[in-house]
Amino acid sequence: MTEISRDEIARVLDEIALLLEVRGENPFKTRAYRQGAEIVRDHDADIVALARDNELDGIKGIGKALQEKIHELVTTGKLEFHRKLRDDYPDGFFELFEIEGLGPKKVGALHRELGLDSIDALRKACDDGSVADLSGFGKKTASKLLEAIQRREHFAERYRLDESAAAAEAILDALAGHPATLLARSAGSLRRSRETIGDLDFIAATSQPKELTAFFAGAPFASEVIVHGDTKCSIRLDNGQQADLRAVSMEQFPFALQYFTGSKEHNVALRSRALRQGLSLNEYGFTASDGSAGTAIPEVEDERGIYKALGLDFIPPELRENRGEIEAADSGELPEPIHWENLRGTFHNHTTASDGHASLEEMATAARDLGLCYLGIADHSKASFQANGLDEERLAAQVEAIRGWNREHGDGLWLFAGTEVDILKDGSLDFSDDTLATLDYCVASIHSSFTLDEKEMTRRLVRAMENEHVTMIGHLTGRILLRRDAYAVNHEKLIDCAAETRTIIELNCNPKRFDMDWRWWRRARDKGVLCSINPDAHRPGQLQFLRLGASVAAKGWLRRRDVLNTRGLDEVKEYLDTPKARR
DNA sequence: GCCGTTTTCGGCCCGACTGTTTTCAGTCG
Repeated sequence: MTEISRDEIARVLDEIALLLEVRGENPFKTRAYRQGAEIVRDHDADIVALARDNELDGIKGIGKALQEKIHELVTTGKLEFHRKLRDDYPDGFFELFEIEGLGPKKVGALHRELGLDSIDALRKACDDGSVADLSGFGKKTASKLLEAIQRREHFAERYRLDESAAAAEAILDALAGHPATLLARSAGSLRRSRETIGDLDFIAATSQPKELTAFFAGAPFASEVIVHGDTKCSIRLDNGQQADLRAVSMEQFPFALQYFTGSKEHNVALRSRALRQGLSLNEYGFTASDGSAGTAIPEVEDERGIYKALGLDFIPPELRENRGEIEAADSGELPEPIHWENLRGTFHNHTTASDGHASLEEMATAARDLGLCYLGIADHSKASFQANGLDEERLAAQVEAIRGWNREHGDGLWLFAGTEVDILKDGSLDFSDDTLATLDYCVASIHSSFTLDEKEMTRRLVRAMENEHVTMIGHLTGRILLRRDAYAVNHEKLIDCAAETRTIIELNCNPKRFDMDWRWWRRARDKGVLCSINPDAHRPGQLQFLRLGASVAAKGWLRRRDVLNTRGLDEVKEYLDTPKARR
C-alpha cells in the first residue's frame, strides 16, 4: 500500500467537515474537523509517521477522536466514518461547492429536493425554473447561480501575486486620489504575501463612506458590481478578480486594516487572547467583552497599537498565519524582519546565451541600477535543449566573458560565473565535476522526468546535493503556480540532507514559482539550512522579483543571517571559495 | 469535536449584504 500523504489526510478531514455541515451537524464540530485539516497541513514534523505510530498526543486541536481517525486513515488507507458519510453523495456533488453563492445549506437543499449531483445538472435546473421554485431560493438566486457557473468556466479563482500587486497599486492610486479618502491601504492575502491571491481587499478611512463606495462601484476598473452597500462594495475587475472595499472612520481604520489583513486563523487566535483580557475585538475596535463600563478600553492609534494592547510585539502581516507568531510575539521571539533592501545580490539568472531575453551586459546593467553589488549568471545546461542550454564549449566562452567584465567593471558590480545544471533522471548532473570546478558556483535543478514517484525524486535530489560542486538546489519542487503541481518530494528528508551536505536551498522568487514553499522555511532554518533568494530572471525587469522574494522569505520566518544574498560581496566570495564540507 | 489563568461542562468570533422573507437564513470574508 502506498502511504497516504499529509494533503490527503487534510482533504479527507475537510470533506468530513463539509458533509457534516450539509447534514446540519453542530457547527463547532465541523469547525473542529476543518481546523484539524489545517493543523495536519501545517504541522512541522512528519505527521504521517506520527499518525502511523499513534503518537499524535499533544498536538493542539487534534483530540482523541481525530487522533483515532487519522491513525485509521494512515494505517488502513481508509476511514470508515468518512466512507459512510460520503456514500450518500455522488462524486459530482462536491463540485457544487465551487459555485459562488452556494454553501452547505443550499447545496444540501439542491441535492435533497432536486437530486442535483453536478454543475451540469445545476445549470439545467436553473434553466428550467426548478431551482427558482425551491423554498429559500428564487428567480434572482437562479440567475446568479447561472452567472457564477459561467464565470467559473472563464476565470481562475486565484491570481498571481505580482499581477495582483500591480492591480492593487493602480486601485490604491485611484482611491487615494478621491477627495473623500483620508487613508487607503490594501489588506488581505496580498498584504500577507501569499503565493497566490484570491480577492483584493482595500480599506479606506473616510468621513463620507457612501461617496467612496459609490466611487468604487462606478470606477473605470469595475467591470461588474457584485455588492454595493453604504460601507462595503465588491466589484469584479476585467480579469475576473474580485476587489472589496471597506469604508471606515479614521478611528476604526487600524482595526479594519488588521481584521481584513487576516488570516482568519490569526484573527481567531487574537480574539481569544483579547477575550482573556476582558476585551472583545472586531473590525471596528475594542469593547468590554461583558459590556460593563468598568473595563478599561485601550487607546489605539495604529495597527501596532492593537498588538501592543494585547501585550504583543508587532506582528508583520507576512507572519499572520497562526503558525506560532502570537506565541513568539508574546515572548519577544519574532524573527527580525527581512527587507528587500537587505539583499546585496542574487544567483539564479539567465541571459540570451540560453533562454533569457537580455545579454550579459544588459542583465549586469539592470542589476547595478537596482543597487546590487553582485549578480550570478546561471544559464541552462545542454540537457535543457528546449531552453538552448549551453554545452561545455559555450559555457567556457561565457565564463571568459564574465571574467572579462569583472576585469573591466568589477568595482561597480561583480559577476559570478555559474550554471543552472540539469539534474538528470538518476540524480547525476549534466556537467562533469571537472567542468563544474571551473565555475564560481552551481545551481542544480530538475527540468525533466517530473513523474517519478516521491522516493525516486527524493533520491535524485539527494544525490545532486551530495555533489561537492552543487552550491544550491533550484526550484525544489518544480511547481508552476496555478498551472502545474509540484513533483513529489519528501521535504523533511531533503531539508535534513541540505543541512548535512551544506547545500543551499533556493527560494525561487519568480512569482510563477515561489519554490520552496514558504511553509517549509522555518523548519529548514532551524535545521541550519541556508537560503538564497533568486528571481530566476529571464529579463532585466525580473530582477525586481527580489522584492517579492524578501516578503516571502519573511513569511517563512527567515532572518537576514539565514539568507546568503544578504551578505556582502567579500563574504560571499569567501563562502564560495570555502570547500562545501567546511562551509 | 476541542479545550481549560473564571471552566472537565459549557462555551466555541462576528458583522455586512442579499434575497426571500414579513423578521430572517445563508453566504462571505
